Amino acid sequence: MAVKKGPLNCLDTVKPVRDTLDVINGKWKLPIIISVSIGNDRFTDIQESIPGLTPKVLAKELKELEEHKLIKRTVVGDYPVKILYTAEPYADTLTPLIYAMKDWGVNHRNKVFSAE
Amino acid sequence: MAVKKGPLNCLDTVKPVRDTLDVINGKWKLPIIISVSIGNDRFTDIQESIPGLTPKVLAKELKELEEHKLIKRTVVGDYPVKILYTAEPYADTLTPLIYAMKDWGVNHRNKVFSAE
DNA sequence: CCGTATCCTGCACGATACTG
DNA sequence: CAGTATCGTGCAGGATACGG
Repeated sequence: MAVKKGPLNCLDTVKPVRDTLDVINGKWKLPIIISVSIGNDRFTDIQESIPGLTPKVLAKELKELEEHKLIKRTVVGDYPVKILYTAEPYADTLTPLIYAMKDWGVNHRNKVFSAE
Repeated sequence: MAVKKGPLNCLDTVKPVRDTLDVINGKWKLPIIISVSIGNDRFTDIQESIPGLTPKVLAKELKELEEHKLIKRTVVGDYPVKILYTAEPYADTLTPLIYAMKDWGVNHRNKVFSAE
């Protein structure tokens, strides 16, 4: 009766992690959030700040980030109109995550580099 | 001359984040690491601990995690042989990342829940 | 128990061109 | 400048079944 049977339960951790992945999954969302958070507020600036990012993909990702209330799209001025993208306060809650990722990436690159 | 031109540079952060994403990207890798780290060391236990995970996908992900030195596959015993999956020490370096993700996921679920 | 073998589907991502 | 329009591809992921 004291013997464990079946798999250990890891859902307490796995489920919230999957919730997070559902929001920030993919190659581009975090980079875009980083770029906008740092101050790039124009479509073209965001695109050019991230190598390999095409307008079609950027447009799609921005829409999804808007839906998740992470990024805000604002139209300013009359003629000509300007479109501004800014980070919502909610995006700031991702900062610990982003820095954890950055740190791990830096360390990982060092490890891979020194290993070969 | 003091006026900034072009996009602000965010590559110092974006590049390491992308390096990290290259390793842990996808729906299953982090959940699998969590499950193994918690003590699930048998193929079937890992599979059953993560709802929706099929054997084919698990086998593929385990191979990739092995290549990245995050998880170790060990054959023990003679007859019958046992296969054990264990977390490498290197997988522990992902702990801050995993907890950042877990925390954000918990908070996000609360936010979404209270919003509707 | 630990996988492999097929088969299948969608979509994430990419290249390129074009428009108000 | 801020996108949309097309077209194309690969692969992550899924369903199901089977094998040592």
